[in-house]
Amino acid sequence: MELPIRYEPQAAEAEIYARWLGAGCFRALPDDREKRFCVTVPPPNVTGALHLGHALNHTIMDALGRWHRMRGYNTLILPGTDHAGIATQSVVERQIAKEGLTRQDLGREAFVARVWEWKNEYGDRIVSQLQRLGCGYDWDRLRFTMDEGYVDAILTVFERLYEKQYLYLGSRIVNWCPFHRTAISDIEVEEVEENGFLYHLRYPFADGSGFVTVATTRPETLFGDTAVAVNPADPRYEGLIGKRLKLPLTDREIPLIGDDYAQQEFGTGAVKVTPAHDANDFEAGRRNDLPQIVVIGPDGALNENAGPAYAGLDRFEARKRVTADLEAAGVLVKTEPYLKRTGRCDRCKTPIEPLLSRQWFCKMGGTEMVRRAIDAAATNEVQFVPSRYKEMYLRWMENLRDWPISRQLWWGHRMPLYRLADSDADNQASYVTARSLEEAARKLGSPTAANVVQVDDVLDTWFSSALWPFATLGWPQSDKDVNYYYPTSALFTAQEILYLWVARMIMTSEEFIGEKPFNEVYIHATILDEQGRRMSKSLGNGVDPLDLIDLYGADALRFALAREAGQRQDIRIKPIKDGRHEQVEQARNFANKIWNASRFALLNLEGYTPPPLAPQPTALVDRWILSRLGETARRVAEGLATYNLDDAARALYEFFWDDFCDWYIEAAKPRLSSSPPAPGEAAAEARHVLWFTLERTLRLLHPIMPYLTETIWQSLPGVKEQAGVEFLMQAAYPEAGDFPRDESAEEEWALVQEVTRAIRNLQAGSNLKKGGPAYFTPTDPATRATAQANAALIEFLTRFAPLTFEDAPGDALLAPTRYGDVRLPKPSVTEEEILEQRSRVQSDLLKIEKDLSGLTTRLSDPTFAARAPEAVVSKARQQAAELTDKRDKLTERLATLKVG
RNA sequence: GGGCGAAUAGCUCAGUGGUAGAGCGCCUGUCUUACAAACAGGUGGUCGGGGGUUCAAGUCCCUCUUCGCCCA
Repeated sequence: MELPIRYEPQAAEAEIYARWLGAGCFRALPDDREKRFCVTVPPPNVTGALHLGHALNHTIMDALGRWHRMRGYNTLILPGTDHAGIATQSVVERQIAKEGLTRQDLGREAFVARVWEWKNEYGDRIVSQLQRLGCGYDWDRLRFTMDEGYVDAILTVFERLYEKQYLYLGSRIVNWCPFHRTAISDIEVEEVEENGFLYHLRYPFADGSGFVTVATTRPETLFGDTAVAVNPADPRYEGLIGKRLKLPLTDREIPLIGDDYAQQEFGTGAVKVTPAHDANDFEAGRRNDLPQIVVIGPDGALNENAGPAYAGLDRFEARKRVTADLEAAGVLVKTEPYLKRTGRCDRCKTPIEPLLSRQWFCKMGGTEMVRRAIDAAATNEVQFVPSRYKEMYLRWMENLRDWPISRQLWWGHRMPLYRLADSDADNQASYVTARSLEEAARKLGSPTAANVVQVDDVLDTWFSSALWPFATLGWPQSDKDVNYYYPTSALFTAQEILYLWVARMIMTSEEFIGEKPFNEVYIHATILDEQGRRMSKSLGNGVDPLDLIDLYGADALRFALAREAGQRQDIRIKPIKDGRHEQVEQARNFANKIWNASRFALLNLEGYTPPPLAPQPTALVDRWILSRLGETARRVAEGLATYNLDDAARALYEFFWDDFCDWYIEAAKPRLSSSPPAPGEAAAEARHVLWFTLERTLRLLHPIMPYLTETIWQSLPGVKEQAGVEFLMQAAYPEAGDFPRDESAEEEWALVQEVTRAIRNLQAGSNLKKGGPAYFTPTDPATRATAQANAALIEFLTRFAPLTFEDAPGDALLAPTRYGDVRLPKPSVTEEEILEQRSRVQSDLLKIEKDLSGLTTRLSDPTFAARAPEAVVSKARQQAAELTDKRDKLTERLATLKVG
């Protein structure tokens, strides 16, 4: 069999994936199994490309999916994509802009057709990227939030919420993004602190009796001012409330009002009130019955209410112009630097314009669905992992504001609301829900549909995502899959969408299915860059997971991520430097180690037919490795069951590299060797244990490193016959109980390891040539028996022979161990070498003295013996005795190391 | 401002109250017939600072500092 000396993932991955897919390994349908594992995969945007956050998310999901599948669970991992209203619309708008077109040029219908074209061509890019990562999802069920069935779910939900009067029309200040020209919700706004200015402006009294100075960060909004507010308790303005002020640059007059909202400590204590462009001012305006004047339009430019001199100017341009004009008019008293908070659109970073507009809202606070969504978490019916997120969730849920669900976009689910063209658009009574113009006409009592119009707005994308767990399972057309798979097992997601998405899924599921959507929510870590910053396009600090896959293979990336994926809040990933990536390279080295150990096994198992039963070995090292295998299976199961993939990955790494490669394979070599040929029985047992351990370890590793393990497994003899399946991914997952712990094997093997290490240490520290005799004086007969039984093995592992169980003659290097003294004879040669040995022994002694003095102090403290548990005390005593013994022997040895 | 997380070897990180570990890096050897992407050995740490609880604290409590994330 010819296998390359290095693992070449590129060659194997695509082929293996195609075979899994072709064999239908990822399909899942309801059956009679009680054990089920179902995950609805967080839908990436159709505009999206795989980033490291996805890679982590999907590594975890796929690993747990594969694990459950191998354990016999009916496992459905249900993928899909999200239409992503703003993002997708923006992409296509940019595309047509290159043709010199705007969406208005095309018109709604033609524009939406263009978006569909784009989606059909590019929208599944991320799907193939997930497949490269190895994700074993049921792609036949791939869902898109604008699929026919999914749309039905949305319409159904909308109608029912409307009937319940949860949806209402409101004229409110919303977060308006002038770039996208749509309203967005609070949680889609990013608050940042920025350097700005505080402008102090003089508003003169209409009667010429002086002025009031207001401080503002946004002078360009003054055209929308309808009052100036001061605190009624502010002595500076006593008796002035109620007077009229002249609004600069205009011929309007506004009142000076008293309202607690004005803070005395802030600036001059007087604040201009612009109800149509500030949420707080809006509330103040309501309290005081102030008019609302919109002066900035949807495009972010000043409108006709700002007067002919300013209308049409962009708001930031207008700020400069207004400031200059105010200065010229002597209104501007001073300008001071000011750190201000600005809301920016999450997606395009454009400063949000708080804008008074008519929007549709979904009622939150006080509703039954919110109460049930709170209860679900409070009672741990839905479990958050790590549990700290439960508190975050509850705090947010208990302070919910109503959710603005309308968006002024074209791409998305157009709201199923209709009214008569000549009705009052501001009056909710004018509207009905319907699925067609005709149905709407009927409901509106109109004989014809010709005078019926549909609301232009589309629904917030999160409105559709909120239905994900049940809409993807076929609700409302069919209950079959919902009945079988619901509630789903777990949701895997990122912290940033805990509110945006997770909370809303729990609400809608409680409302429409009457049940929680999932048993557990696992919030995985956020991927940060080397310096602990979020990865973002604008910073350019992102690392492309596909580059990492190209460099090192999907398994390496998966392992690298899994080994970091515990209960942490963030994971730092370094950049690729000079075509290398430190963290993934380590994982690749591990993959390569697995590859080469397997090569060794395959070379020794050519033509081998494994016996059908698990091995019952007699050789110490065989018994030991199976005991370790059991311990590893236990650690892996524990890690996977508790979302501690890092523990599982670590357990596998340590077992495979340290136990299996460094000790087991090495120790098995003599029995596998053909020259001199090992006795038939010993060789057979070695082969069996080698085959068995490797085969079971591949199963254990498979969820995290699916490609590599499947590739190797496919060439390992006898595996399909024994497992009764075509693919490793279908084989049964090993349980810890399959390989019970063998205490005596672990103890005895520890002796072999320690003696071996002692000999190696002496050799390495002394430049002694290998091959000479070694001496070991065991402390007791049992130790002697074990050591003698394994003498040949120790000789092989150390390349020192013979190993004799007596004192070394003459001058010898000494390594005291807890099992007895190890000696290597070394004729003292040069003065230099003796000095070297002396300094080595001295430094050993130094460390021993330090440890010993610590132990002695503890042991001499009477309260220690009195209060510490007996096991701890006796362990300390034993350690002290061992160290004393070691110290004495080394001191003695030191005395013999004399120069001259 | 509120909440949360992190601070351990040069770097990335483990570490159930019993006296600190891994990988990489660095140093010394080794082509030991699976693997130099490796093997054998070694160097390297007042566990962010200060208090406290305890026979015993990297680990539990308080406090401060720095960094970050989420929310307002």
